[in-house]
Amino acid sequence: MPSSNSTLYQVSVCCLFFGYKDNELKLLVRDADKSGRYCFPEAKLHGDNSLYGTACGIAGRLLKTNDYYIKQIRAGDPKETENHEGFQLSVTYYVLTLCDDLITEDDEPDSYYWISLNQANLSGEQKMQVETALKRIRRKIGIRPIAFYLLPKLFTLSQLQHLYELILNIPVDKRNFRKRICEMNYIQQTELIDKSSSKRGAHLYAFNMEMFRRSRIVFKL
Amino acid sequence: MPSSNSTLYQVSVCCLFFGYKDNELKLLVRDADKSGRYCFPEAKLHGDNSLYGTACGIAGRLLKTNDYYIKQIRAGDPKETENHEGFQLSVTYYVLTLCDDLITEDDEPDSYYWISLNQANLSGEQKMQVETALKRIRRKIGIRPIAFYLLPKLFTLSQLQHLYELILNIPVDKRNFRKRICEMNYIQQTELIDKSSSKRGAHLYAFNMEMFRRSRIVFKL
DNA sequence: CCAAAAGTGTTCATCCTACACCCATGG
DNA sequence: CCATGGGTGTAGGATGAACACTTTTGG
Repeated sequence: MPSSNSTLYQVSVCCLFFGYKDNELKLLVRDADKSGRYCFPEAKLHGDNSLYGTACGIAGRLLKTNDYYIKQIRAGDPKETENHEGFQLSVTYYVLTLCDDLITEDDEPDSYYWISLNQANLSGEQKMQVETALKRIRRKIGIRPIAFYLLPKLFTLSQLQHLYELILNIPVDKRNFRKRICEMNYIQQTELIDKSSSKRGAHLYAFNMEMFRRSRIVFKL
Repeated sequence: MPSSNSTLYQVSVCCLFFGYKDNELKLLVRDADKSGRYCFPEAKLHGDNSLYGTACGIAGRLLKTNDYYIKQIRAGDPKETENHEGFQLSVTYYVLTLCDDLITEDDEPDSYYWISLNQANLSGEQKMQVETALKRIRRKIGIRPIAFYLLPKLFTLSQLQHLYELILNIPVDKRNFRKRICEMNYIQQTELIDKSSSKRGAHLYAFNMEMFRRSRIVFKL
């Protein structure tokens, strides 16, 4: 039995924001006070606010859209606070959303921005956090329709496929991929054509969440 | 921006111990101080002890064996402490282990005991915690060899099958189940026969962790 | 006219499922 | 001798993987 009164902790909620742009995965950071290190968005937990609510608060303060997917990863191990006067505990979430749509805090000098995941110069611990989040995302993206949070409402199947290839880090067969999509009636082809990435133009598709909820066809990609 | 200094929290680690006996899933509880409610084992987090270490400490104080599987589920939402003087946060783990092998704390009156999961009279919140843990276990039991933590070192294939049926809550085809097991060379038939549950007797099998680690054959049941 | 991305079906192999009967033995 | 759980194989269907060519059009 450990003696002593229990330790009291500051609790912070930390969010790893993932976006997708220019055929790359992006991460939302700001510069740390000192050298070329990054910080992830975080907030202190207050009173009996929920963790989820606190995490959504972070997202709300940074993103213009409130169309994002947010999920707790886990509680991390306690650390001493910077001033060595106590301990803190951090609970990490990941967020999937569109890359643009940042609220520019013109008054705040050290504001957040998107960096591409590959060339991110992260600390060892940050790398681990991101890798853990990516593992979860990889597992889930094949069985739940969460990829659509990373894409605009209208997207081409090539975009969707590239996103899968990027996250899973394996090539995906175009024909099999499209075949599977055709079976899911909640991924709907529109009449609109996107000509920004090819001369011929590609159909734009939309994911219909209401139809997905009602559908008996399981999501699998 | 919320003003005020950040709130300080007591942090406790809570473990849901799952066991398997008499063809039932069991849960480790003790009686709450008051009426017929149960408590789950928990411990306060101290200093910069790790969450995992603290959870293992709980297991070590309760179980004779240190052969168990332990995994964080998530951090729960903060609550006011009972004396209303502050807030606390709880991080939940689940533990898979053998049902017997409890350390009897003869001095402690309110010690822990196994109840069967079905007839457990849990509070709504506890039910949710247990259901969340079971979801994780269900997902994982088919792709990672964690079921063996719930069985003795030597077990019959019928025992293993019943355990799967119990956790997944669906019937399992005996022949297909055994076929899959035969393919996994790290689940080894021994020469020993268990005659406790049939007149003919059933072969006892053992899961070989070292062989599993080296094997290229993926676990899938 | 050609480069570049969009779009489209079939075949084969593999995996999964369903299914029923004999065996060994303690009582 | 019989009730009880232990143990075994096959055939058909479903699923998933591999694969190459035609279309469109802006430049």
